[in-house]
Amino acid sequence: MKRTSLAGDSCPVARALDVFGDWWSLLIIRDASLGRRRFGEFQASLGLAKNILATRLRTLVERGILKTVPASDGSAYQEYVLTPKGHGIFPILVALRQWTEEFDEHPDEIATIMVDRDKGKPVKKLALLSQDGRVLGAADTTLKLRPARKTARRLATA
Amino acid sequence: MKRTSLAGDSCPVARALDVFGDWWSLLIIRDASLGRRRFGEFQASLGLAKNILATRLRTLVERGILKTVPASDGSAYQEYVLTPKGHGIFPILVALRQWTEEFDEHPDEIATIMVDRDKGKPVKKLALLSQDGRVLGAADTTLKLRPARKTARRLATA
DNA sequence: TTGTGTGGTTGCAATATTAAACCTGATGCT
DNA sequence: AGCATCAGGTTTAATATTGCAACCACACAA
Repeated sequence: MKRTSLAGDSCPVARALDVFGDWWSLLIIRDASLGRRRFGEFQASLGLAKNILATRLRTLVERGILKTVPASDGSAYQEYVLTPKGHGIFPILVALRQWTEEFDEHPDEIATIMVDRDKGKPVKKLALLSQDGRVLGAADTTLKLRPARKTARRLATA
Repeated sequence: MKRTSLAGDSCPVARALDVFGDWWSLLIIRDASLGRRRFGEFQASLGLAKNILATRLRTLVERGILKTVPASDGSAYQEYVLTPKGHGIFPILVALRQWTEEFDEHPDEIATIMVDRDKGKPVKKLALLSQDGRVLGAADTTLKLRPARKTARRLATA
């Protein structure tokens, strides 16, 4: 009766959710992408129980989203920072943010807007483009079976 | 000791997760965006317990992501379809998919690729652009406090 | 060396998830 | 119409996860 795992699922959406799709992980990742690094920072910012935070940090490290590094202030403690795999989650955070900005019933309760660092102007909405540059909506896309990977010819003829 | 709610949070990421951030909701939304509409279709596709599916469908309807409509085949049953607010989740699904495509350890287990319906070619990666058209990464962005909403002048002078 | 802050672990109560049995109304068959 | 079956749930009971608080160990500061 364990929580059902999505790890073996063939759907890439499910596979992503299996890695960080629980109630707290994405918020930890959000905090990490805002520069928070220490256990106590996460705990104070998120207000979650310490045991939960401990297990979440552990599994995020196991799964290659975060890694531990020696503390930047020279103390003997450790800090948690995003790996490249973790930084890759950024577009997902942006998409979540933009959905709330567009559809939330109380947009006045949103505290922040995302701006580009250079000009300080709000960023544009994430755009899905076709290879020839058209903007695509959900209805303009389909799923195709992934073409089979090339098998090693070398073995076939050996 | 309830599961802590994120509904009142000022972070738009947290607010989105409060609406569909649990273990099953996004998968239900994914299925809905693939055209599944019936209780039985969702249950067969996701393999989750029927009581869980029932509660998830109920809260997704409450929250304006799905709505119930009379069955398309003329039977007396009802079907669940995405509202505009639900369709707006599409970019999040794309972002999750693309993260798996880029970072998953076993990309050969991914069954499908997203293509544009017209040409059948794979879509491009979601791009975050500044207002002057530069492609932005996480490091090129910051958060700014949302400017206060204009208050009604009418009342101030009345 | 005594105290305090950081980063956890442990134990317990409350809640959520799960599977399976059960129920109800709609549909189909004859 | 009468009966079986199916779709769409609800209920029940076992198990797992969450949340809180108490505890603990080590680092660091005085």
